Amino acid sequence: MAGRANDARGVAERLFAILDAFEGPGRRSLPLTELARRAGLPLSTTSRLAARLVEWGGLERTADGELQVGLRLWRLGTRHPAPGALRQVARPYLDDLFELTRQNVQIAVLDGLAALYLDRLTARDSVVVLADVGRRLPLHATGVGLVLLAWGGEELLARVLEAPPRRLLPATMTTAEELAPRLARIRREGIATTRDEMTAGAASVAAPIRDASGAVVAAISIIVPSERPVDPRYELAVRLAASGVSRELARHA
Amino acid sequence: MAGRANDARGVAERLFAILDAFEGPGRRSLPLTELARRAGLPLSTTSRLAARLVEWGGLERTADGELQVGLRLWRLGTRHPAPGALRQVARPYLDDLFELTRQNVQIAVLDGLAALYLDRLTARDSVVVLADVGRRLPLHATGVGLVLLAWGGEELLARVLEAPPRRLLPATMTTAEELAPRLARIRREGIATTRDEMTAGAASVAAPIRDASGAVVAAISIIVPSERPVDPRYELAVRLAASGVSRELARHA
DNA sequence: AGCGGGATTCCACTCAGTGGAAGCCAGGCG
DNA sequence: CGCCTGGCTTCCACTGAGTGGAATCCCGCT
Repeated sequence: MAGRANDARGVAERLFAILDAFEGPGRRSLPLTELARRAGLPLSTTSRLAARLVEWGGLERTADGELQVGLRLWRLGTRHPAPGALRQVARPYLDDLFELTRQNVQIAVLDGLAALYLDRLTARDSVVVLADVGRRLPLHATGVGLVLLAWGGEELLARVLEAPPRRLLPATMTTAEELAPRLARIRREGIATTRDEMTAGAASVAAPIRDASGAVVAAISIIVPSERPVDPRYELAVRLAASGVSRELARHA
Repeated sequence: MAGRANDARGVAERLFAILDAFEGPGRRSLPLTELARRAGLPLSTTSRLAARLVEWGGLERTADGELQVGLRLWRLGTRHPAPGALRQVARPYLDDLFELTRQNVQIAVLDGLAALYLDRLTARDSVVVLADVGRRLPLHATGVGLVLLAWGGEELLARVLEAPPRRLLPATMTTAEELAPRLARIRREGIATTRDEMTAGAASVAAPIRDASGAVVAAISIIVPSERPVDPRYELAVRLAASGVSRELARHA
């Protein structure tokens, strides 16, 4: 190619920057100018590359001319083995947990240095939380994140610590001194609880999901208001749901 | 770029060809050589571009070194508004339909000239069908496809006919003379039924899902063995489920 | 009819990308 | 234990695909 590339080197990286712009919070569709701004690319370049993406199907034009993620990307996403399989197996257990407690329940996997939410049942009259399907939240401040971190190995913890972890709320743990014993306890007890660490007013109870080999591959959690003490039965319920999914996974394999 | 490009013109198109290779049937992970073959690209080019995709997260390396779709693409896919929203709204109705009939139930939307399956509940002891989440099947040979085609407008039918539609089984309809009156009847009756048109031994009953404005945005169907006559109550059940989802969509909007 | 903001297209310049070949690595076999 | 064989990565000199500022187009709104 040519040109006076200032930051994004090649066409590939520019395409990735354009796609990444749609991962940002809020807006699912963007006008070209906003897209170029978010991707950090000149308008003409963005226009040309976006047109190619639209032709391929990776992006779509909405009725009002804005751009959004295309069905082709959704289709490609379904080809990843983990989310589909885990969702399918876990769904009945999440349903039961939801019916029983009428609180937010969710399942997440490790994605780099974050917890990626694969599925979620939203309680209308419970706390409003940040977790959402397809979203990532930090490992050190969420129930599912702490579970994944606890069984993620030394190296993962080291990488998280050098990120470094942000103190999102006063109760958020950010140091090795705080986290190491807590993770050891989570491994020992097989359950993690949080309170006002990611979202003010929210507490959570989370347990690990294991595959046939016993490796932790996901985590399941329930999020409840933190103003009252957490119903002691929730811990058992989450444990049971996680065990059920694990057993099902072992059977399928 | 440079070089002696034989078919795929630019970097963008080559990246798309690489990603498209993962949409093929069967294998979810591919070794590089197979990937290059499917994408129709030289090995060295495929190696370089795949490495960039891996670095970005669009592709991942499996434990045995093969390549598969990455979580980043799954995450991007969740940013498309339709599948997530429709799935969430439709899920309870699909569940009910499944509990009641113990047959395969599914929801699909129009994707180009095909029906794209968004969600699906699989009956273990019913017929084995081709429909699967993230997969596309022809409009003219499936229940959901015929529904989407019936309300897809003149132009869609014209484009389907000039594809042209393949006669997959003896009972598959492929001509305008056959399809036009059938689609008119589907519009009149609000329901489509098929028998041995896509998969031998499978019959289906499908109904349209409408949004707040009354436009058909999806279709719901049940697939049953075709050896026996279809239980007459299924038609009503599918209609009711579709109406339920439509009403829910109207409320949300 | 004229304005303003956003999207597309133009065009001469140039470097990112090319692909055959060489190099590398691991595993199987005699 | 050394030698293939097959799959993947890296090298390198060449070149046309891609660049981006500016001009143009296309709306909707006065």
